[in-house]
Amino acid sequence: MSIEFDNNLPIYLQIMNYIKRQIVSGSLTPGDKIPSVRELAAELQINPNTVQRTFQELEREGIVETRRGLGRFVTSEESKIMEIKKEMAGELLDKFVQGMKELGFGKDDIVSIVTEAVETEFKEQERKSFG
Amino acid sequence: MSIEFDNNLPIYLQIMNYIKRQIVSGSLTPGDKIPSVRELAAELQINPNTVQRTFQELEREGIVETRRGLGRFVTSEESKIMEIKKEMAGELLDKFVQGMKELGFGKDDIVSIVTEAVETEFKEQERKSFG
Amino acid sequence: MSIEFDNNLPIYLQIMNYIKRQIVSGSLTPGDKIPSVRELAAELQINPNTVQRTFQELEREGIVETRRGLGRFVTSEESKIMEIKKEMAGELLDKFVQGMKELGFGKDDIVSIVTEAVETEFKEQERKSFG
Amino acid sequence: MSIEFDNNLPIYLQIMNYIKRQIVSGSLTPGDKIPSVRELAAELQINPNTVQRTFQELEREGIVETRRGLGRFVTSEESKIMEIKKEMAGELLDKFVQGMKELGFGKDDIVSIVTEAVETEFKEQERKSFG
DNA sequence: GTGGTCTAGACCACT
DNA sequence: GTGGTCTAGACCACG
Repeated sequence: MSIEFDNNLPIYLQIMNYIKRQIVSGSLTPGDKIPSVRELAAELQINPNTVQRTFQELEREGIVETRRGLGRFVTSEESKIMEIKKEMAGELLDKFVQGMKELGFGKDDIVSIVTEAVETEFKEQERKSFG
Repeated sequence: MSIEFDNNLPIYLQIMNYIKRQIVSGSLTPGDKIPSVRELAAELQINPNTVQRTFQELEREGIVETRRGLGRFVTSEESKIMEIKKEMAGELLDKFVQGMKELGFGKDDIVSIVTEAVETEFKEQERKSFG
Repeated sequence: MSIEFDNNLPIYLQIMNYIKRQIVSGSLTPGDKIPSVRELAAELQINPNTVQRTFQELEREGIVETRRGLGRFVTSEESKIMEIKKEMAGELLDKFVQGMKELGFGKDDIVSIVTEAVETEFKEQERKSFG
Repeated sequence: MSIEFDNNLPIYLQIMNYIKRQIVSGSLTPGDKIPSVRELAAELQINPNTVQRTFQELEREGIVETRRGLGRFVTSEESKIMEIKKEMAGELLDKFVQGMKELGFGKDDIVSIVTEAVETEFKEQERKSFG
């Protein structure tokens, strides 16, 4: 696990997003233990308090659970995970479509732009996997 | 002109985006005069310093020009505007496609999701224009 | 015996309260044997150390007694039990009345609120016992 | 403003409750400015981070609002405040009635106990105000 | 001036 | 070992 931090966004949010993506995309599955505060802090070379905050927020969103003395675990409610996934996708979608509309792009423009973009995006991906 | 401010983003950035969108979408055309710092500050009920900063940034990006004693104007270079438009669209697109990929969505998922979204988004729009 | 654990309160305290309530309400009577550490730990699926701590505290409060080789038993001093009951009730009462006062409720408000609450609370109870 | 801290509860929670009580009971009214982080920290002789946390939580509950660069203010939504008041009262009530029931007290016991308690509690209050 | 974030390091309760 | 809280002090962006 390693993250390239972007200076414009708080670290704790970047880690949150990273973990949420891992859960939502299936890299972490329900019931999995996540690293302890101290472990992750050491690994990412950041302060334990920052990791602590990350985890607290994730817990507040109901995506991880604490078992006292044992550590933290990905929630076992699959439905919660699907909910988060939909929420995250919906946010991305909204921001994109709204934004493009405000820039003056029409219905068909948007679809064709995206179609082209995913084509090249996922082609690169394939090339990478053969590398 | 009125903006609902989102507390998570600096106000000056929100105004910048608002003005850039107006220019890019054609509501403000090259050579148009934009409001003075005092005017805009009064209208939006915010600190003149904040408006000042907005304009400084817009100037730095080459989108508005100051003519001493006359006020500030939208740049008359059409090419600059097209450049901004592409840049803004590219950012939106990247963030969206990257994000969806990270959530585990595939090429076809993304295209179909967008297709559906624009369909409903622009349908609502039409209904509104008839209101 | 099963307890839904609340993550905000130490488990050992929750078990303590559970047992104290059983004693005070008469489900466990003076002289009754209580489960062994191992038994209770297995039943509640928790760490034996935690149960051990529970019992130590109960002993410290004089509510249970250890008879070497025989196990642990509810104290046979009835007066002790009455004392505990009064103490627990007093705590509940104080916290409630103080709290309501601090929220700005008056004397009569509090009485009528409680009257209504017990009415519905015990009505539900009756319905349940007929189920 | 001064609070006697109880060592068993986190400081930030105690301050939260204190402020919530002030709002709910009308000592702080909608739109009022609350002290800045640094001010309150100095006044209560605690670390600014602890105050910061308090305010963040209050904000999350929607009971205070931040206006960037200006400070924090009690929410102007009266309904939100009523909601909080009901929630806090409901919690107190539930904990009390449930607790008393579990101790084996009946409907009428509870009502008469409360009646007596408020009588003495508010009599003391009166005596104090004449002091 | 305001709040937001982060580091460094400490102590505590719980399992 | 685990997480939860707190202090001390710093830097930054914002208005």
